[in-house]
Amino acid sequence: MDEFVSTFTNRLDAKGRVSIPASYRAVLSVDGFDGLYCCPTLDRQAVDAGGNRFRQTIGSSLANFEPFSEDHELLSTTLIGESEILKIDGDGRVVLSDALKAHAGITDKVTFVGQGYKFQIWEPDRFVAYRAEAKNRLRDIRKRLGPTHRAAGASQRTED
Amino acid sequence: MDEFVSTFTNRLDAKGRVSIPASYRAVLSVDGFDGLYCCPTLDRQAVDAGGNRFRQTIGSSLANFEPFSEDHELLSTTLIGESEILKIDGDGRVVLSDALKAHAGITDKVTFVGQGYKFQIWEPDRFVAYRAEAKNRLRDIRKRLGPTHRAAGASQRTED
DNA sequence: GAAAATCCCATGGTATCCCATGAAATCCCG
DNA sequence: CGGGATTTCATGGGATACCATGGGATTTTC
Repeated sequence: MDEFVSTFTNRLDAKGRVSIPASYRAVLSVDGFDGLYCCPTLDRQAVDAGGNRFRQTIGSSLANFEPFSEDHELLSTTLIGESEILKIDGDGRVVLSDALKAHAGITDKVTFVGQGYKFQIWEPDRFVAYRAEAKNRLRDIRKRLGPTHRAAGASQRTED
Repeated sequence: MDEFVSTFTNRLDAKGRVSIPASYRAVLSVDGFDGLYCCPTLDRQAVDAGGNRFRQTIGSSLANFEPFSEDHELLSTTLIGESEILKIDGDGRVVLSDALKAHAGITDKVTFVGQGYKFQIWEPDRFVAYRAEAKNRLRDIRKRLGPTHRAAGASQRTED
């Protein structure tokens, strides 16, 4: 197993802990990152998370900018400054920081959404709404493209 | 852990001491620099700080300029001349010099912002303002760069 | 010799570790 | 093929360690 697949919903306990889905833990362990790298998404109320592989994609997008350039500063303040490395306890749980919970509107339950090299963390209700919206939008795209373009719309994200 | 990640806000005590966030201390210790290298930022009311790696980055970005050129002189005067090396006490605290505090407008609280190879020190209120600005600018950058930076941390296909 | 800087210890709140439990999925052997 | 035994996994709770902060004591500096 080397990709985050499928979605799961787990509960936060009184101390704010959530179990990371077991299959995700397997992915993280082969990835070999100690902890969970979490980054609030820029324009959704969700959190992107993953291990080394995910972290590298962030790092490489920063690498295109000259250190001390204004763009670099802006990017690193948001991408790195807002990120957090959560510790994973012996039972595979993490506690989300207040900042992350606030950003995603999380209170007592979270939904994990597998996205290959990373996964997202959502407040469950917001996620079902988002998924519905995404489906509609996908239909629109389909219509626009029409039946001529066989494999177009979802140009599967090639990885590095 | 080898990068400064996430943000923390700590208080200055009566003697002007602040705790460096524990995770930053871990980074500094593997970096192997005894103390904290601090440099006022050029165009913001903040302070850049870090260890060896940070210092090297300053050096190499200076190397881009012709030695003895006016630009080089100006840069080295500020980048190096205004820098300070703060001592870290046994409990992981530093005291900011008056000059640094004045430059950043710091009185009784500071926010540490992780930026990978370095971190910044801000007056908390100023920082939240700057962060908001940074996010907006980042949205612009994303659009400008477009789909080239596929995996730039967050949601692909941003079209709100 | 006084002010300032440094060291050392105390403390309270929080996060982390470790073990327990129950439910569900898996396995295994008849 | 089936049904009981075992493992996996999410969740809960108590004990412990860590960390930010405060303050006294000792050393340094001019």
